[in-house]
Amino acid sequence: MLAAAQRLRRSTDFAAAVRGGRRAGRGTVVVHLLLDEPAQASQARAGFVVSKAVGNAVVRNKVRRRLRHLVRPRLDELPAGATVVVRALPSAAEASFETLGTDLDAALAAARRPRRPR
RNA sequence: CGAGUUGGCUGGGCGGUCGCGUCGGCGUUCCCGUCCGCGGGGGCGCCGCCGAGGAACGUCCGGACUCCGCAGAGCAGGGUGGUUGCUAACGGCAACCCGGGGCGACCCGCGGGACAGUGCCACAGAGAAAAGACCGCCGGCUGUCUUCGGACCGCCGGUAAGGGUGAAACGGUGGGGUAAGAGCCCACCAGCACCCCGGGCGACCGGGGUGGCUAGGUAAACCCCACCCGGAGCAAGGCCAAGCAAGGCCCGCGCCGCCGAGGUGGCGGGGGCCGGCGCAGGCGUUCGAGGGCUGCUCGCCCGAGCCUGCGGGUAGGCCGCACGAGCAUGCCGGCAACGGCACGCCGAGAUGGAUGACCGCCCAGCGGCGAGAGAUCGCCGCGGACAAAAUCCGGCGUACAGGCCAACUCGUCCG
Repeated sequence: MLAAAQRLRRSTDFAAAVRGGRRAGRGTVVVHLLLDEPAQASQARAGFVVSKAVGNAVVRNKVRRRLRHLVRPRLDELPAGATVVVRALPSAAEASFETLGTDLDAALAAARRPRRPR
């Protein structure tokens, strides 16, 4: 789980990450990663978006809690000041814990890899 | 033992490794204040307590609470509908009444009024409300045929006993009566209206009498009667900070959900309204602009500022916010719902939203294989229903894998 300081608490933070960050999708999740957050942010923070399309309240809670446990160790590997928004897709409701983990790793790696000029 | 009815309880357990939130304690650090004793606030670490449901759900009904409004009257609108109770209140609950179903335990009922008025009653049928002659029955007349008894065609009239249609055809049975028939008359029965007696707080029940012989259904059709109802909602509302930026509320339409109807909610888009600021224009201060009585009218009150257009805001923090129509036990009153008294307990409080994630074992359950006459045993695999607080209570409605308990009914067997 994540402590309060490691979570996104404002809708403006979500908007900044989703609009300004780099996006990468893998099967069950979509990751928005914003690296160049200006100063004063001590450590990396994460937020989650689980819409009603995923399922009812019980299913949404389960998906969000699984994603939090998966994101926690990976947050330390990100640079300070980074902002991550993980959005769950409807298929996340049926996915296993392992599938969610591999999809999250793949999406995070794709988002961190700078886009090469062709 | 089998079949069933009703009510209640429960809603997996244990362990390991990582974690989260509120509160309390200790330590540490930073900021502010200081009468230098310390006080207040924030961060981090450790320890401890507690941490989703019977439906937390849908948000349908009723309240508490908050703000707005509150001289009064009337109208409109909405809701409820057997009776008596219970309750803060209810459209809820209990008991009873009436009607219907079941051998029975018991279950079901949106259960005021159809002689206040209006409307509607599809299809079928001749005719659907104080109706109706299609066939039939009966009488008369003309004509044809005749075995002289009568038969048939047509027209006029009588007739609601019979046939046929329908969910429903204007009481039923028997007798008298008649050309044939008919409550036309009579007896009994059913039903209706009124009166009397008895029982019940009451809905109503039991008995008797009189009357006219008969009255259809539908009120979640309009309507009538009785009773109830100000409006908006915790994003209520209060305080603080920031401050012109993506605000809030209401009403239709479309889609979706619950759904018989009615009603209600969510999302998207459209329209309208509200409050603070700036600019421009206009109106007005006893010759009264404008506003309030949250839909309208009368009437009343306030009143020096107000109206229109354009530009155009704020969802950060704290409080509200958890001791309450509270829960458990016992006793008493009551058929019961429920009430009273005594004693004990404190049981979530998030805000991009905590209450968990992963793994192992066990207990229910299901399936397969093997052993056994069978009860059963062993192994393997699958695998925990429906669904999560958001101001708080009381209900209703809906979803739900299973498991357990009690009372009662019917049937069979034994004593």
